[in-house]
Amino acid sequence: MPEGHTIHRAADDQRALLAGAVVAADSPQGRFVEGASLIDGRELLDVEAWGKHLFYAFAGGLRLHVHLGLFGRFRSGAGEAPPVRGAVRLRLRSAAAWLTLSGPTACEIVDDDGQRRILARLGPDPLRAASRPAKAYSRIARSGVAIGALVMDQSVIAGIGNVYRAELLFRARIAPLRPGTSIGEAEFAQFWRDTRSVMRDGVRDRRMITTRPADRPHPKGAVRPAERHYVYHRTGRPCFVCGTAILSATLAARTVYWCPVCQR
DNA sequence: GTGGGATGGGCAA
DNA sequence: TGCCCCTCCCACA
Repeated sequence: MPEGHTIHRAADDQRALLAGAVVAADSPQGRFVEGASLIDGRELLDVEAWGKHLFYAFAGGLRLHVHLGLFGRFRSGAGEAPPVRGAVRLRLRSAAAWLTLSGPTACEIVDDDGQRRILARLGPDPLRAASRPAKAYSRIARSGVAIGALVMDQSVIAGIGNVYRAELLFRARIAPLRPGTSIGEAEFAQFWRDTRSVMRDGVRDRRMITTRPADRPHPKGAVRPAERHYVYHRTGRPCFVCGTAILSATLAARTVYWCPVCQR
């Protein structure tokens, strides 16, 4: 589920697994043979996440940029790498661990300038401690575009995808079609705080649970799959808070979900 | 077994 | 706005 939390989690996991090790790199699928040969046999120094983008720093100043897109997927583990499963674009193997990447939108070697160009297109990332929400708010406050489109625009806020968009706007009680200009500064500050908190939970738990226990029909015990989200994929079902049927529509080329009573 | 949809985003038009 | 990339998984037959 590659929204920002998945990517940050992957960076943390992969750093723990492979940083500091010399890695063998290859491309079993054959579509990244040249790139893999450039990093093959080098030490992996660090793995870092910015929004939905990953950067791998290798000894010698080489950098690998990965974006999973909708289909991309990592598999990893300790010990010897298992037989290749499916179309593996890139495989990294150290003496102690392995990592495979399949189906990414981007898997490329970039230089410092290339990395800068990518980062320049990204808004603040709620999962990075040094991010500056004021940059996001200044874009929102002077835009007539719907807030439901703005929060998913990676150049406004980096890391929010379609599930978090729907859920975070519900939690903030903000209707997705409101224009950016209608969002007050305090309202945005609260949205940003909640976003950080919810996404950090996502990194910690390795999944998105966006409902508050008190709002769930079954507040005790394990969270039932159908009660993980307030509105996402719940068109026509009753809102957990007010019972009104959840609505959906297309916004910024993706389906957005909301409660017409709770969200104003 | 098959088809459609999915958490994304770049690009042409 | 719509197409394409290109992978996995589920619902449905």
